[in-house]
Amino acid sequence: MANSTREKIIQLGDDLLRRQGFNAFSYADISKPLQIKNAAIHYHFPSKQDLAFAIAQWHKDIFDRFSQKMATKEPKDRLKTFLNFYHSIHLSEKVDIISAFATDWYSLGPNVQTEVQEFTELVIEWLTELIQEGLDLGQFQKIQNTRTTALRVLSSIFASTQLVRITSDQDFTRVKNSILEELLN
Amino acid sequence: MANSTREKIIQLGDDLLRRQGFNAFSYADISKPLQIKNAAIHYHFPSKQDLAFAIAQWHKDIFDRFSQKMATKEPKDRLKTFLNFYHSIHLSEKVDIISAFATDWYSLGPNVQTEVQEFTELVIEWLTELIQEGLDLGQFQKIQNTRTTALRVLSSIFASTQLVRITSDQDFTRVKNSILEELLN
DNA sequence: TTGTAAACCTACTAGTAAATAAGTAAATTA
DNA sequence: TAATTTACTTATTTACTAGTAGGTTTACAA
Repeated sequence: MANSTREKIIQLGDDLLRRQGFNAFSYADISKPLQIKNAAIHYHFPSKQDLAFAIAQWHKDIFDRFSQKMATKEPKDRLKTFLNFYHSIHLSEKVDIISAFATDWYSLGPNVQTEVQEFTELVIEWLTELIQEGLDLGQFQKIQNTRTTALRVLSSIFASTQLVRITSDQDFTRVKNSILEELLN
Repeated sequence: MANSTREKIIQLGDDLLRRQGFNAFSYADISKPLQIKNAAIHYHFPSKQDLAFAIAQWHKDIFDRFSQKMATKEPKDRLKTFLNFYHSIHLSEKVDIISAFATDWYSLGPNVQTEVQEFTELVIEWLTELIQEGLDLGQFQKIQNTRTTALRVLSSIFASTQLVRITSDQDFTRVKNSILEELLN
């Protein structure tokens, strides 16, 4: 099941979506590497929107498992793991799934948009809780408002995966460290 | 000259690029509203890459004029104007030109990429100087490193124009105010 | 062993993409 | 005024796009 064709299509679709954008890849870009035919993708995902929906859903599942696994760790380490996760995104020349969907927002059907909104809110809430806990435990410095800080952490880090495509690699590390320094005592 | 067909194509192209993405609009989306033929666009811009190049160049020109006009104003006001500029981008349901190009980065030819890199460096340097001046004048609070701060301001604000497509309008104002509060004394 | 459903493939369609060739009207220059 | 250039249009072309109809193989269940 883990390496089923369906799963492979989602993973490669996700890869292409985040590397090139939703409108920049075609079914041929998926079928060729997987050595299947165009119609095989349509069997699993009748329309491209269905594929986008499945990708969004997939990320929700992954994030659910991630946050469960992180639940026992302390805020400081959770934040570091989160930022390292984005570092690996940057290294693989992709962008984060939220910004990938955001730029192609008006190409997405309403049900895909809803799914992406739910995922994004999941991440923001997870970050907000993390920051609140860090404050309560005295691990983080006092900041303005937890959701605002969560938004700024998320914005800064996911924008960096985009920005460093244009500027340089070291700019990513700069921003990453800056986020940590700003929050940590 | 200001309202020449060439100029109109660039402006509408910029609009579509930042609203839908480079691969999401076609020459028909430009030719129909302007009531010209497909081939008329190809006359001015033989390939879509040439149009992308012209759009990037156009933004460099605009930013040059903008920074010249701002040169006499004090850092605090320059920052506010900059953030308000992004607010208007957000309100017009577009994203900033840097993030628009960044997401479609691998669809761009090398000469377009170079042009975008030059423009981005222009903005970062302008922001870096602004922050340094603000520090010298005692208008801004002490921060880590001027370029890093510039990167974080730029990242936060341009990511917000994307993020609020997914979440809510008020999240943009939150981030905008947070940037100001962080820097200002 | 037969029936059935899942997971494909073959072959195709209709539509759209960027791009081009050749022609034209109007303005500009020699 | 003749020649040339600018700014287009008309009419195609080539290549690809998502999507579909119908056939085939394989596995598993009755």
